[in-house]
Amino acid sequence: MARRPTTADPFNAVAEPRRRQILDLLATGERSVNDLAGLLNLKQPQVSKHLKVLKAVGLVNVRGAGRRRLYTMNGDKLKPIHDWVKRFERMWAERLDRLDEYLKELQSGEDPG
Amino acid sequence: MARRPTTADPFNAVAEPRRRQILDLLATGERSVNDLAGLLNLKQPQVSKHLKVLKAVGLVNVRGAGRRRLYTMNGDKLKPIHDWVKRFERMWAERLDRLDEYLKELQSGEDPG
DNA sequence: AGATTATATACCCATATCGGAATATATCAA
DNA sequence: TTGATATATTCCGATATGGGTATATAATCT
Repeated sequence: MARRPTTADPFNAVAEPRRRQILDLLATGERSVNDLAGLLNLKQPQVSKHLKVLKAVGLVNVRGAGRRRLYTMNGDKLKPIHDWVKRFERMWAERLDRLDEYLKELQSGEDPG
Repeated sequence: MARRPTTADPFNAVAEPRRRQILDLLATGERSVNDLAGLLNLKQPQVSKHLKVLKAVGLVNVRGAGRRRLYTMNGDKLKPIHDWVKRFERMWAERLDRLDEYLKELQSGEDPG
């Protein structure tokens, strides 16, 4: 067998950074394909293809508007990822009081609070 | 270019269901390779290979113990995933009061509370 | 040293990927 | 209809994957 297709589930679809960027933009509202291509400095065919993957796993919806197609985000499909990751939340929350972790936070410039 | 390697980042490493299962088990404590293989009905080489990927992205640590190698989980590396997904949390939380979403919850047998 | 156990690595193969480039489809305008 | 714009699809090529199987390495025991 080979690697699981990107269209298998949101986990695989979202593993591609470009697609996360697209979702980041769609989270703010409806966007057309060329709109996204311009904002992300991508070529139109690649954007169409990424959107096709996102559509396949239900992460986006489309609406025809004249000769354009406006995409919106469907965040619900991210919930399984959230649920899975959340179970490990304590693994980085509980250790904030440990000195080594604290120092790491300081070094990386993050807010330890 | 081809698809981003599984070792590129935790997003890609965790897109594989087997690796999520391995992390689920390691979250409960240290495990040896054969231990994991037995619990997941996988062959030893596949487990070693999955662990290699998880190690490459820092999601697990190893400790030699005699002729065995005990793996532990390092949850910190999941934080970027958590942070990214959490930004969309309102997209499924805010809509719980909408009728269609509510019905979906009921149909899927989930707790709408 | 030789035997046994635990784990890692190497090799093969079918499959999917992502970007690039070209082309097809669709919608509108004149 | 012809032309322009917006999007989707097709073909290509380099690359990595994950399972299977066999083999190599490592540590322990007698």
